[in-house]
Amino acid sequence: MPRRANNANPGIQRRKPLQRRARLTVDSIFEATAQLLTEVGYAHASTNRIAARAGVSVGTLYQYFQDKESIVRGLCELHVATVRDSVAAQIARVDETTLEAGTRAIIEALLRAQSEHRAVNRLLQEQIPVLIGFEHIEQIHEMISALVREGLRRRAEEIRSVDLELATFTIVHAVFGVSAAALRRTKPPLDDAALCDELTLMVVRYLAPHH
Amino acid sequence: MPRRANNANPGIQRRKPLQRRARLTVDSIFEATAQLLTEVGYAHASTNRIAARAGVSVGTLYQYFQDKESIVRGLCELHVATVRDSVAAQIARVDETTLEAGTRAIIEALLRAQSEHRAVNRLLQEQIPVLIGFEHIEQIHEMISALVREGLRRRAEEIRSVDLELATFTIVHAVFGVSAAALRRTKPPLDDAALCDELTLMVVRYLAPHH
DNA sequence: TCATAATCTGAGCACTTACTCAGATTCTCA
DNA sequence: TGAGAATCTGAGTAAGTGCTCAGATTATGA
Repeated sequence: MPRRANNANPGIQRRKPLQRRARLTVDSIFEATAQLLTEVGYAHASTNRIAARAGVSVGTLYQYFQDKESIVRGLCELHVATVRDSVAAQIARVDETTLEAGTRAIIEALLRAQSEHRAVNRLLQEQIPVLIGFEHIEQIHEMISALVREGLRRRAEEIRSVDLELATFTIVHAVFGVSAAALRRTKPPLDDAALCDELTLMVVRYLAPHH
Repeated sequence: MPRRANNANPGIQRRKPLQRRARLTVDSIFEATAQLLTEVGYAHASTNRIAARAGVSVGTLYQYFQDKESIVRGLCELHVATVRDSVAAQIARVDETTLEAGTRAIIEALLRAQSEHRAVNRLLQEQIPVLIGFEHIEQIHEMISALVREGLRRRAEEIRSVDLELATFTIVHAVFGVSAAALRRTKPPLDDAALCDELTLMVVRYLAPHH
């Protein structure tokens, strides 16, 4: 993994794509990167190969990206943002009349966002941790946690008394854990609707007051 | 990432450590690998560096391992086995008098095994997916799933009627999701005992019969 | 004791990779 | 239309990597 002047001179700012031609180039680089990452993994996805697959020359690639890692980082950021926005948009359209409806809405939005971009999501679930750490994914966790925390606070009287932080953590990561596992499952696939029902039930019951 | 004769001749079987000296060598290689993976990541953990850190020569390293990847694979297998056995042993000692007791026992075992080897577990949670796929971790999932599935079947009359496969999946990955998230959490750490209580409550309520 | 097996050494090779740069091509807009 | 800006090209290079091999060192057991 040879580095050179680039490392010695890290401040150098790369070109921003202005014309449509350039934006297409950047898109195709991302596309090629995603493909190669799934096909051969990070180590074997060399910049030359990425450029070739994208149908551009290496030089072009390095006009838009500092180095190999920043290509992948860019891809991750792009996709995390997509999922984040998609979930946020879907949730915004729901009026949460009951606890169950609100819970279901969030879970549904999450599952849908996951399976809409199944391939890339799967890829990133594998690659993100090593390449750029968990921070980016945790953006999404954090966004949903805020939502859940607020919901719990607002409905404090409908539910059992809980440690807000602990309950939020448990709920969010239980749901994410199941949804992520569903994503990487290879065996007979699970029905998203059924999964949504189970998760909703689980959360609602978890929060139900003692009887 | 240059390969040579090794690739052309993949059948070559490496030496097995027989004397104590050799076993120590292998141990120190694993130890060095774990250290470097956390410090600099897979890409920058070169075999030369691993050997140097382990205090042995590269040649020695290649007497026990086919190639770089198999070092990491070895490390993973070793650790997955450790956790698996640790969980299995703890569970074996528990007699599950009630559903709740059984549930708590499994969750407790899992959380304990996680935090006993916090550093390595964290490391592997990051590195395993890319390096060797999820299969190894899923060994553990599968083991616990079998346990849970059997438990559900045996106690079918105490709980609501469920799709066995779906319920098992939901329970196992909800719990694993939370426990994995706890492992990588950097902010104020969560109390394992409290987490165990929450998860147990969640699972038990999820399974409770309708009322 | 000493032959044989196990283990270790590390300079060095073959190969790949990330990245650059000088110049060609295409676009923009006055 | 044409000058300057944006974009693209791709052979070339330094550096690092995985891995080998011929031989030195240490352990074993008869």
